[in-house]
Amino acid sequence: MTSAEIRNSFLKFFEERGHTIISSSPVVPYDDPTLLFANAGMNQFKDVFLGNGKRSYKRAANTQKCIRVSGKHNDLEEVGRDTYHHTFFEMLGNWSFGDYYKKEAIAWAWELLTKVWGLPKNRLWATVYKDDQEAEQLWKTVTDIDPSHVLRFGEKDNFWEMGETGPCGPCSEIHIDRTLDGTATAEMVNAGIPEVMEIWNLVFIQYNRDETGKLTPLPARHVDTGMGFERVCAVLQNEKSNYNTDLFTPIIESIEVLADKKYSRTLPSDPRSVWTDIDTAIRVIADHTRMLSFAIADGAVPSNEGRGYVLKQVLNRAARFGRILNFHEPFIYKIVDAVVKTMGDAYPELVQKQTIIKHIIQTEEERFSKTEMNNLGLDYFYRNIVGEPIRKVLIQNGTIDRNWRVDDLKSNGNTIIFLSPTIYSPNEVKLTISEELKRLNIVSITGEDTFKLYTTYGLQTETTQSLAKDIGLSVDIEKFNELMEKQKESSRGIGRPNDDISNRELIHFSEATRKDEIKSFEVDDLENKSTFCGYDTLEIETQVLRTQENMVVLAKTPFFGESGGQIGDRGKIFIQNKIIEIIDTQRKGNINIHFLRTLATDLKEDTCIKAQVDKERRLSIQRNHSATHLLHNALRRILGTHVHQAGSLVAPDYLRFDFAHFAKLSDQELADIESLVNEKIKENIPRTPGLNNIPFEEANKLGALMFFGDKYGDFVNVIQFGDFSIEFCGGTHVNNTGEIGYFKICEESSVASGTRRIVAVTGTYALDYLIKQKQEFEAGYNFAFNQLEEIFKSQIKDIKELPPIPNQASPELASYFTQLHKNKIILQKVIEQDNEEKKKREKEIAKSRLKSLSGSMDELIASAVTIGDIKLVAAKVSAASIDELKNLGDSLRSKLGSGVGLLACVIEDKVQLVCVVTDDLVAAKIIEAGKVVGSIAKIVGGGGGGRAHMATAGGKDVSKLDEALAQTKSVVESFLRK
RNA sequence: GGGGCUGUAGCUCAGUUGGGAGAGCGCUUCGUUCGCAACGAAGAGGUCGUCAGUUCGAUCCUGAUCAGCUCCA
Repeated sequence: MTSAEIRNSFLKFFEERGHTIISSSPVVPYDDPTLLFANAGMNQFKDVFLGNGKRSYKRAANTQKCIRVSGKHNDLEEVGRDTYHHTFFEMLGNWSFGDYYKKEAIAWAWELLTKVWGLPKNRLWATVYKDDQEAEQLWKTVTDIDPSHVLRFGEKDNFWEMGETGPCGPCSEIHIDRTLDGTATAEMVNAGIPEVMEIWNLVFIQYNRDETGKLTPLPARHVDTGMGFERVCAVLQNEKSNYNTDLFTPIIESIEVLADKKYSRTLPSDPRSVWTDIDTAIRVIADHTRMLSFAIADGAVPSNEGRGYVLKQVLNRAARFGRILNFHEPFIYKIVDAVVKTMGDAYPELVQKQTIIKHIIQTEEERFSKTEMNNLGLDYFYRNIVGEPIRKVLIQNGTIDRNWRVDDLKSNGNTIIFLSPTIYSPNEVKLTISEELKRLNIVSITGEDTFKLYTTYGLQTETTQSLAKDIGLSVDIEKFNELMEKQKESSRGIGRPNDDISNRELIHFSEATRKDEIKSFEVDDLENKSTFCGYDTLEIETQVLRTQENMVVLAKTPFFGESGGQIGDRGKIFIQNKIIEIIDTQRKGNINIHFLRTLATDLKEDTCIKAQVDKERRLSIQRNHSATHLLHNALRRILGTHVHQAGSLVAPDYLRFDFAHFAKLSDQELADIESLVNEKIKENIPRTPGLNNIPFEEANKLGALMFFGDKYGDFVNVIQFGDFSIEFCGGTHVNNTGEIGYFKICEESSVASGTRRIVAVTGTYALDYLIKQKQEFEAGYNFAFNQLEEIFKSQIKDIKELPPIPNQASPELASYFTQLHKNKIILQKVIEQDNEEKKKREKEIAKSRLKSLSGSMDELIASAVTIGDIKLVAAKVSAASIDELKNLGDSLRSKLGSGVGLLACVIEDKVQLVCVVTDDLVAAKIIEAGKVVGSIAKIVGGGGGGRAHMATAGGKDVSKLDEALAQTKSVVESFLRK
């Protein structure tokens, strides 16, 4: 049987028994932040088991894409070293939601395995939970399994729990004996022996565990089963290794061709041969390419955080193993074709995303090569850990000076070479590392250093160990593990990502507190009593249902409660002759809670009131919300369908859209996106009516975009604009794209790596933005114009006048923005040229000034006083900058012959001083410039210092400058005496 | 979400009690030299990632921010 036949026969078997065949949920779960990747078939039914959700069917079966890279049973480092661990795998499963139970589950499992698939009965073993007599009995009665093959196990093996609390229950596993002659014994089951392995786990969910650990029976009992597809394929195709099934062979063949190496089908049990390394590498690459292809197809992108980071780790690992096969250029992306060919029929998203998958992988491989070449870790190892102690000794005994550095040691093994900076005169010192370290009494690499190498520079611990071994050092791995534990500890359990609070509009400020406040507002019993009517109407007469502090719930409300990124409505409540302001609306479940500016003292239960939404504000929000949908689709068309929403905020004054994308958007891309959105606005596309509250399946048929996987209920709202945009969305929208007026992107930035953010405005806010930009341009223009040289002024004369801005937002604004943008660039270029010109001139002036001032140095030297044999010059000069003063000091120093010079000037109402001492006096350690200048600076209320031959200082008190200069002689004398 | 590291000339990087912004390669000009990574001299090239603060003075200290690398969750 081929793998495709096995997959289909499983689904067909359960379909014939009343199961609905559902598709695999995305391997990247958008709606569950606690879950990195889908790791079991039941993930998408979690809400059903928890009692929060319902499905229209009671029996289901599917094959689920799963990714596991960490956890107690799975370690990334294991994958590829054995025959059955995978980062990506498929899980076959069948479910009962409060329908059939143990009897059917066991009977059908047995029937499928033995009758349909024809597995030998004597090689199958069943395990049950020790207290689950029901299951044990069923095995012995409804199947013809050898009764001695039914075994009891404890909690560890046969009791399944979702988490610390929640639904749980006993499970029953089916194991297969794959020993040569079928002689496995009971002791070999669940003993970690590869020949006797679990192939199917049937979980019977019947309890709920509360915080105290107590089990209470659930009202509805469920069945949840899972069967590792790759394993079953290996069993049915009679292969010892999952990698020898037709799921992997085409991929492995592709690697063989690219690498020009043969896969020898070694097994870990084989004696270690020369092929083992190559085979391991091939398995790793085959497995990882599958994982990357599926993860990227579902929208994940390699990055430094979360899911993206896992992708990066997996890709890096595959690339590292690629080096064993002599791949030194990106190669993984070439294997994607084989993965798509093998799996594309069952998972069409692979075919759809093939190009982008390859592109993303290739980009990331290139990045990997780049960092690998830089290899910070290796550098740090040789330069700092090994080289530095040796270098210090060499400097101390004068063998080399400070400028010498450790040569690139990456291929030099046990030799360390110190080089002077010049390549052309290769002065080098060559030493044997192990000997030098012995001399220095260094015997091991500390745990701290190993930790630093790993956590900061990403150098694998095995690499550190092997490098250390080469030069005769050990590694303190215990200390390292201890430090790693500490890091894990401190990273755990600290805060989940919280919503970031915008401060663009005052109202957002206390949003976080309001989200907190509604927690205390009891609304569970109001379900169905309070309804939202704000899609069609913005004003209504109704009654108060309940109040608490400044919160109110109404029987009917036109106010939209914040959800799906769209912020809550504001407006007014009219009660007799009073008007009460509503400053925000939040949602709790399906109930909209209104926040009043004041306490709700005037509002009693059942009071009749009139509720009125701030219409202008709501319309602005709607424009932005519809524009967000257009933007989303424009992004997908221009950048690719890997783009998906990663966060969204729809406010009246702007919209913010975060989405998954792997690179900074170019100016061209931004321009294309903007103009595509505006094109759609111009087309005046009406919103398709009648798509509120339609059955989920119907919406799905329309091909609506889903953001959050399967969070939706049975009835949903769909927002459709022609054939351009169809999305599930509960928000409020314009009736026609033309209402948006104009769409303008203001910012593009990154939120996390792999996630980009666009901030944009629409309608009158776009107009305001244009006006603001124009004003900024004019201000910049005027400011620059005054400073410009005449020749440049004439160059920008004709860009000052802009056409008058229209008073309504329409797609015609595009030309204004374009013109403004062009003019900005011209202005900037001219300013740059002008600056260049001025800089040149200033340099010339400075040069000539310095020349003339240097000339006057001769006069100063002539007027020098002497203290013993030492000449002293102390004078006020007119320097334009501190730099110039320093230069003057330099020239004085060189002309002075032998002596001390102190120059002072006043710059920006502050005293600046420079003191120079000629080399002979420095060498003889007679006097230090730093000390002199420090003492003088104190007189003028400042401080200073520097080197022995030149030092600078400053002071605030200009009036004391003359006094300070007069005292220079005595200051110098006082230092000489010491 | 929590850590660590990096950002200095076109490139690779150095730069500690806070006080002259540097090296090698590359580039320009002149000279020497026929071959190997030629040599010698002169020169151009820097908002020291950005912004604030401390200071008489910040590449250096403090805080924020942007970009990149890396580990953990």
